[in-house]
Amino acid sequence: MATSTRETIIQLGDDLLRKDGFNAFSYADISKPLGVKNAAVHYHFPSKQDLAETIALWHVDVFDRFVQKTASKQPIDRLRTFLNFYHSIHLSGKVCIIGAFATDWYSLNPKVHSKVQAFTESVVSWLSDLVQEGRDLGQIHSKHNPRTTALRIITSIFAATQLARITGDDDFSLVKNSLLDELSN
Amino acid sequence: MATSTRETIIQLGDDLLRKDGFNAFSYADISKPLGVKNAAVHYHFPSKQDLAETIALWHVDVFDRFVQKTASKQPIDRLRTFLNFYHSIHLSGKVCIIGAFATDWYSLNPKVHSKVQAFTESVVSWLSDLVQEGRDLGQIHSKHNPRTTALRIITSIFAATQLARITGDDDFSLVKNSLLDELSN
DNA sequence: TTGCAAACTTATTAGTAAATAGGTAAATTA
DNA sequence: TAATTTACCTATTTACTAATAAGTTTGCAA
Repeated sequence: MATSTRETIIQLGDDLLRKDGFNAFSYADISKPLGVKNAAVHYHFPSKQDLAETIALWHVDVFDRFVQKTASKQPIDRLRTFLNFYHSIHLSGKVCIIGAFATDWYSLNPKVHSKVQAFTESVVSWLSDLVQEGRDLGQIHSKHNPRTTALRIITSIFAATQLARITGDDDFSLVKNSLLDELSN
Repeated sequence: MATSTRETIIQLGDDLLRKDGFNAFSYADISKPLGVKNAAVHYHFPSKQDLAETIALWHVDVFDRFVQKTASKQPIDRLRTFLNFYHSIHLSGKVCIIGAFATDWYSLNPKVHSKVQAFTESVVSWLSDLVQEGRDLGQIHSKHNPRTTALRIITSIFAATQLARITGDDDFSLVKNSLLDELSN
């Protein structure tokens, strides 16, 4: 279970990116808690863009594992697990990685963009399939086409992690519960 | 119609804040296009936090005017106008100010926080009233309580301005149209 | 045992950041 | 007309930024 320096950098970078934003943290914010020098971080990730790119790829991996782990669940339970995952993001003081990357979009280079796009598309596509499947099984209710419903779910829940910073925890729960309430049959 | 330096700074600051983020722009990004020196911006806004605070207050004013201008419209038409306003935000390459402030939340001081909180609460409250009124008049359909519906509208549409940067314009329209479709009776 | 690559450290560079002190010219007010 | 305020500019400070070059230690492989 020994975590490598490289892995720790990625996780610290991800935390900082989602708590403070890409331009709000420096290599020093990573090297200090890690107990290494600034240059050590540059050894693993020569540029900050390289780090951002790796963080995006790391999220692809994490999401892939999430998909596999929940594959055997019923659609409505997969949705519940997905929303609970966002609840834990909110409780940890972070925001969804998609929103974090989106608001810092013009600070990131094309290589990062394409990784973020691939990740986002895989999430939306997974949600679309979930909606389609859930509707076929009579578990999920939705007027719109699956992608639209998927977009409505992801936008509501990821914006909720942002909005709740301003208006408080209760509003996150209101959004989360209303999504489940509305989509459940 | 002569726009003062101070007003131009606020508008440039707002553009930069919503395009690039609070930590991605500098006083030079404002002073250069304005044709003044860096210190001139500091004259009007001694610190960057002061500028952020004024931008938040400026949005309160803009929204107040929006509320007054649309007060005589039917609830469903007010909603349509509100969503069209977000469409223009999206088309101009910016994101909603609420999301911009939220993702940069920990870079901002308590004075900015309270202004942003007041602004956000006024928007949510205006939307809640709109939903309530629209439901009473049979124009708007919604299962949830008015605040929850308001939260679902605002989260979906402001996240759409962010998500569409990643996945493209079409997804913004899908979210916008589905909101109108779903809420209209 | 030598060679080499991985994983660092030390030291430095060039650039940019916000912020301030002090000065000036023009407009406003007493 | 004298005093003051507004709206700047010049110049500088302090601090931090990402990034790199060059040297060191450690462990593994031939």
